[in-house]
Amino acid sequence: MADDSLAPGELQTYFALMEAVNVLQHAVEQQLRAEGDLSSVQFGLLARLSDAGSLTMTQLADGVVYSRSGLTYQAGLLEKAGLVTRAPSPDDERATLVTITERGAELVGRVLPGHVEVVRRLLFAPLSEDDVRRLGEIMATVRDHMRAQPPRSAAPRKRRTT
Amino acid sequence: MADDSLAPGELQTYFALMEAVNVLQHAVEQQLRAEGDLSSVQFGLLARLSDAGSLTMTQLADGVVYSRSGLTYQAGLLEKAGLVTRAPSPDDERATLVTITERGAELVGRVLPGHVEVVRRLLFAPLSEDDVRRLGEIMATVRDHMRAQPPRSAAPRKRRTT
DNA sequence: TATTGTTATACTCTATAACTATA
DNA sequence: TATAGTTATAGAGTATAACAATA
Repeated sequence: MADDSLAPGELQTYFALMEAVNVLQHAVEQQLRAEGDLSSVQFGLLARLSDAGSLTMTQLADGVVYSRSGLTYQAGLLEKAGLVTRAPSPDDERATLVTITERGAELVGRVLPGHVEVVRRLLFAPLSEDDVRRLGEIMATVRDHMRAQPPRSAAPRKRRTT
Repeated sequence: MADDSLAPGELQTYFALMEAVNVLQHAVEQQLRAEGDLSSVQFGLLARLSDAGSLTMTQLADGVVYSRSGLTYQAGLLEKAGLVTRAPSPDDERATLVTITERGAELVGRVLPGHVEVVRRLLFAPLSEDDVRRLGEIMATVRDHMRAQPPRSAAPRKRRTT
């Protein structure tokens, strides 16, 4: 069919989604900058390291739509700030193992409550429990679908042309 | 109560939402750049002008979380590209009236189908009609709530301290 | 040869503050 | 005096391409 228009409901849904998320992202950015002097990208990296302890650059790049050099830049900033360390991986000398420091973990802990407060105030406050559940189901579906999509842009990683 | 943690469901919902939207935004950015040499911000401005014909800078700034200078910069780029014109408003000589050109409108028309295709393929493809409807309702609720919130960051516009 | 990551570089974008002009 | 917009400037972030080192 290759219908090239969205149904009216889809259009409204798309616009509402994008506007709401943009506002939320902006508010979050403000809060992270004010309370932790972090960008949301930096916070995202720290948060993932906070869970994992250590990750290689490649692992860290997964799930973030980044160029490798951009990630190197951000990791450099975090290292300079004493929030992470970088060292060659024992398993694979090519790989750089990024590890969160105590100070980094502490910063995440310090910034997280305010972050959560912003998200709750802006995103969840007007929603019922059922709304939240449903929204979660829907967005998980979308996210999984997107993960399964062949990324048309990002440099194909680990692509065996055989 | 000022509970400073999100319910587990809320956290998952938040992460799924942000990841999905980030991927979508990235894909949209690629498409717009490839097919129209536009950023999503520029496309957003053109799209709104496409509906309205003309808007003042202030009107154009509403709904976009921008500094005025950032908007001036973008409007300058669009004007340089021949997609909009700028002229003093007849109503209020202080105001700049931004008007989309024929070429601008044509560009929007040319880029829109691809834009829509990306959104449908990534966002709507895995959703049922009911999902879309519900998502639209939820996000409209959130958006309206956010609009009603006092913007803690953006310079208060038209603020009478009286 | 393929993969991991860094560096050099150029460019886009955004914000702040100072400024001009009109209401 | 307040509002609309622009300009100058500086800083953050991102991508591309060339490069070094390891597998």
